Amino acid sequence: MPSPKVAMPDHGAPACSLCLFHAVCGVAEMGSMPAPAGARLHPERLTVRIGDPVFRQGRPALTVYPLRAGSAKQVYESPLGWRQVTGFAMPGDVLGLEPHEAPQYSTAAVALQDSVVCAVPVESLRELMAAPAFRVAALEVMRRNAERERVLLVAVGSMKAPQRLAMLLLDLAGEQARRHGRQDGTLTLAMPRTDIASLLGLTLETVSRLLSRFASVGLIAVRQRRLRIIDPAGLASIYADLEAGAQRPAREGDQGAEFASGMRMCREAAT
Amino acid sequence: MPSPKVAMPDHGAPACSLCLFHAVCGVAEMGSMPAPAGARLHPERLTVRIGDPVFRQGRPALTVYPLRAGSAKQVYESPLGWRQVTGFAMPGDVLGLEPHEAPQYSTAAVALQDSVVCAVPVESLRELMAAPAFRVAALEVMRRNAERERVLLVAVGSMKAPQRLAMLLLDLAGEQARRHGRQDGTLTLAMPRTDIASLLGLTLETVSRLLSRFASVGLIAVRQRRLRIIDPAGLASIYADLEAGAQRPAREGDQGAEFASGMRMCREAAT
DNA sequence: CGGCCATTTGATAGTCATCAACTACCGTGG
DNA sequence: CCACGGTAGTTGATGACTATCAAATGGCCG
Repeated sequence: MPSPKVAMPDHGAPACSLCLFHAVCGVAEMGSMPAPAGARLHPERLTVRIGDPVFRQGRPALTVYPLRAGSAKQVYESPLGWRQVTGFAMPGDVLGLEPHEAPQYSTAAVALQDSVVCAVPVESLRELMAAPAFRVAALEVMRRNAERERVLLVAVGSMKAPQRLAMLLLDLAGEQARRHGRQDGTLTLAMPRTDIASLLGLTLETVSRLLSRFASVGLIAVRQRRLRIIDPAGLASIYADLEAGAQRPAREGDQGAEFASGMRMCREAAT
Repeated sequence: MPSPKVAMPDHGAPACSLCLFHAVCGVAEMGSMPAPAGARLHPERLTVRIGDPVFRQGRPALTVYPLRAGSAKQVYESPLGWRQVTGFAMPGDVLGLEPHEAPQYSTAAVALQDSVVCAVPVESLRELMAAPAFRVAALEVMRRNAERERVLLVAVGSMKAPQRLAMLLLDLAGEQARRHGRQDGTLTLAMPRTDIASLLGLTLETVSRLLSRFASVGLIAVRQRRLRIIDPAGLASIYADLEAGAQRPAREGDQGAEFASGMRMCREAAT
């Protein structure tokens, strides 16, 4: 143990209860109740320090890593050397879960703070996949991941900066709520502005400015990494605002005109 | 047959030889040689007319459709109604091949011209997947698709317009070459400018202007849908140009500085 | 031949990247 | 405990890039 001081993640969270492997894990929520009957999994736990990779892109994908505590980002590096954050992971998410039995990790996963992951060998995973119930759940997770990535593509490809950011905030808040039950809109941005910017295809300055702007119109309150959503509906209207946001590319489900204020509101506050 | 006049795709191409199912298909390349021993597939062939969907997003994914002739685009519509083209398919590609055994098509596939597809039921597919050789090939295709989408995300998220377009052109030319063997850089853009724009997260005007610009510097020759790449290296340098292109987001494999001319060249020609 | 759509081209403005200080925060070491 | 240095974040000024608006042109089908 060479590390003198490891700031542990503040989320003293019930990560395991949302874990894909929860039902079959013998380690989960130790103390709360005895290992459920039929538990077959006793994954090793690993501590990853801030900035360290859980795994690197291109390395043999031999293990999947449910995130137990902390948070991580997924980073993709294109053949030409472009890097981009493709997603953030929170406790309960599974890192390294590659679709199509990919032999290599398609992205890297980097800890955004000191974090704890479990290490599940792919062989174990494969065995588990034999069980229909688990299989369905696992596939559902992968499908959601794919969907997420596609939504991101559309966002980056055809929405304006404020919309993209609003989208992210709402998403993060949703995830946080799903995990902690807190409905007060409080959330901690574990990632630096740079990473948010990368994910959204913006610059950190733009992200910073937008956060300030959102705050100045009373949509949110921010102080560094601490953020509280004050007006979720307002954010949603910015996110959804069809008229104002488009970068033109086709879109036609012209429902959703019920909103429409947020964007303007926010744009005008830019004095 | 209600259709009076169906312009058949000009590509009188050897589509089948590149098809994923080629080895196990009894219909492939009929005439050239007798169906190979062990062929188990006799897929129905369907004709799809320009603008018609091969399948729609969200519908039960019961069939995969190898594209036999013609071309198609994949269109994703986000929950909020944003549409974006996520890829183009050429003969030999397989439409509707969903990863993770998705129960529904995650995108729509729309014919860009009158096209012919084969219809392979997923059950057949599942059976075939039992054979290791086929399985590997199929997974490889899916993996390539995923990779493609990720590259697109990075492109849209952090490259400038000229780079994105150069990328697309090189990609299309590569595909065309792989199929037809033509190395002369000639290619037919089956898709309208709008679709290119959507894919790349741009507007059709920008695409049009860029094509003109590329042409004016002698990189390509365009006339409507007919395009010829004159200077592949030049395009590649625009695509790869790290210094000029970045939208800043982190990137550090600073190799590739060998190029660097193309971007400037093209920028200056913009008088 | 006329109408319609795709594409090109031009003019203009908006958004957002870029450059440049400046400030706040955090861990370190005195 | 407090000064220090470095990183993360904010804010401002400026301009590049590209969306947007507006015609004009060209091609294709009926």
